[in-house]
Amino acid sequence: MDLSERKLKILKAIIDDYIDTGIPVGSRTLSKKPDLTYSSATIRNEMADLEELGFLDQPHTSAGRTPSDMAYRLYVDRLMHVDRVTNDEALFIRNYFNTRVSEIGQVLDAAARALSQATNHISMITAPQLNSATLKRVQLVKITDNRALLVYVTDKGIVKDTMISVPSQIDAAYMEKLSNMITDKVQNVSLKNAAQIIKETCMDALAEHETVINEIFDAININTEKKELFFGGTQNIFNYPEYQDLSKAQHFLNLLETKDVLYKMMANATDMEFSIKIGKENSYDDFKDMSIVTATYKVGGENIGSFGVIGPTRMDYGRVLSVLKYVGMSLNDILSCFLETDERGK
Amino acid sequence: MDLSERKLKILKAIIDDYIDTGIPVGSRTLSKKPDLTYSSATIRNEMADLEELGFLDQPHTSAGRTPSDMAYRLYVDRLMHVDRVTNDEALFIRNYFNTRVSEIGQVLDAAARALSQATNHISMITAPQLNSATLKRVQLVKITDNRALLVYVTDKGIVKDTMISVPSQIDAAYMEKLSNMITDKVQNVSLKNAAQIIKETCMDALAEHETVINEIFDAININTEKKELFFGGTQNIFNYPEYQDLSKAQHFLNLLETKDVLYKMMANATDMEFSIKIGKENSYDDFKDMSIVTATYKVGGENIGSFGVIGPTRMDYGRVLSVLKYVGMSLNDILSCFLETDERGK
DNA sequence: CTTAGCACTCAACGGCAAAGAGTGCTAACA
DNA sequence: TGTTAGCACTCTTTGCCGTTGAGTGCTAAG
Repeated sequence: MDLSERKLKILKAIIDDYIDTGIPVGSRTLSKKPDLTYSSATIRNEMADLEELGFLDQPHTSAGRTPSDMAYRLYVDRLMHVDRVTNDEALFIRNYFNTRVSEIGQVLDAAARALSQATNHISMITAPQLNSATLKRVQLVKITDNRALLVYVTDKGIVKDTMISVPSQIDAAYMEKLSNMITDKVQNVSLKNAAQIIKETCMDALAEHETVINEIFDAININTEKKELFFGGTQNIFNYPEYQDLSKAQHFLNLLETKDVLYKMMANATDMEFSIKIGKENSYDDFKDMSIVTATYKVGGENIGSFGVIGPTRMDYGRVLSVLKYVGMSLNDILSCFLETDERGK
Repeated sequence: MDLSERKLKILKAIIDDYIDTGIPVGSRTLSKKPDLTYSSATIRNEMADLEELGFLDQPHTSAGRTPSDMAYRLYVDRLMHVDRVTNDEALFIRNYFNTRVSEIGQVLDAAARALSQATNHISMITAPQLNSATLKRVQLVKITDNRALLVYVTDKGIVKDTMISVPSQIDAAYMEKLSNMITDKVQNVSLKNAAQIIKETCMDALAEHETVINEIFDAININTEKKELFFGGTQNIFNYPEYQDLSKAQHFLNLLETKDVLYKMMANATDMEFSIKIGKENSYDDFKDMSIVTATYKVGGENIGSFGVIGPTRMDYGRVLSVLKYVGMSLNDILSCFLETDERGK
């Protein structure tokens, strides 16, 4: 079922035009394009064929054609070309990352904003998944009589901290000792298991500090399980003519609020570098006329999170991919700095 | 210029109805209300008077009347009654705060969500303003060879931390010493001045660690100056029939994006417990048909930030105020826990 | 195989009349 | 003198209908 050269050319022209304008494209419009030298009648015949093959839809008899999900799939796989971002754009994106970064959350935030600004779509990004990360160090810092800051560092260079409460009789020196003991037990243990191990092995040795151990256990446990998904540029929904209908727009925003589904979709796509889900290819009905394009970011050579955009199937896939690539590069660069300083130290 | 009992009664009925439905209210509708026993003609006469006095507007001749800003002002000052939140609502709001709180940002986030959920408006909340807070302690924690966590605690019990980079030759012990030295210098100094003092006095004593001191200076400086304003429930914009017009809605959301103006308005209102700005009472033209209701929250008896909602002038002020009160209470309760543990320790 | 021509379809647009909600005014009434 | 019923008037909203125009499918000629 291979399409003729001409059919492909016409199909590409239709998709390009539709991505651009958002209005169904007719044969006359096409015949006027300089690189399509055929008459409108010829094009009409081809279009009829393409519709029969399932690549085009027709909203109603006297309207032009719109590309189907199948057409976009073909387009993404074979027709489009992903251009590199221009220098201006690269600069524009880099700018978002140029703030002082001390914390991974800030980096993700910047990435989300850069993405949505550069693509005019709604961007999404997941917090690093730490289950597979291993602990390098656990440190308790006495803050006040009853409170301490629990700091832990993973092999991916990611630092997390949480306040916990502690009995006032524990002094700074003892806390240092405690930190070292715990670090000893859980070094190089994955975060997923660390909480458990802390509870099991430390409980015996440090039975008198049950409450503190419990607090630490809770803190690490909660942080590991937290599934965070950030959005950027949700106002961009107003750019989609397909969401002129307010109730539809509202429904969609409510969908975003319940992040579970999207989180799953993002998490599922972590094995490959890029993932493009077009329209009904999304397993969830609610997104059957949206496309979701995602990529992964890594720290220390391992994928630990994903980011991407969600928008109408009529999406400039070429552009989105090129932006995604560039943002991914920038992201990896910056996150590797979190590690780099350690590597150097080794 | 005091209105008769009857005029007030009618005006209140009009406002109540308009807040409820959002459509201009006519004399017939009013005459049907059980507590208004007058005929529609009588009411019409009174309405004509009220319009002349400036309390009512008429979109066009054959439409009902809508309350003016003046009417809402009167309503807020004299007519409405602020009921306490119901038990159900109280529970609903409390629920938002029931998560494990280890960080002040999480509390603010919860407050914003509770507010917007309970009022159906867009909520805003400013991060604590730390300029007046004084430092209690500065602590450096070595994380890796080249990185350290800078932790500082204020008298308001607020803990902030930032990653900074440090030369690898500084070891943990020395860092402890450094922490104590800096704490000595800046204890009880306001955050605003602390950065400067660190730079000036520490530079002499610790000249060999210029880069570290600089990093600390930067970190504290940046955090103090950061003016953060969080929003919640921006989707609620779809609930406002007055924003049916997409371009208006978009314009409004863009206004929110540029947070400066709103931040100023919030900051200006920190002296009193509650502030209600109706329509043109807002000094900025862009908000001339919005109302902004704010309250302040405190830590240790001092106002350190404000929160509130923004919505169309047609807003259920009574409800909003009662919710604001309750959220404020909850907020103060929880934030005081941040201090409480210290107080007890004293 | 391509293309010019033609009849046909159907959403979009604009004008128009009817409907309905609300008003102001007047006159009657308590 | 204040209240109310009645009525003419205004003005938006709604639905209808014919026109327009973009686009199609089909046929026949090149």
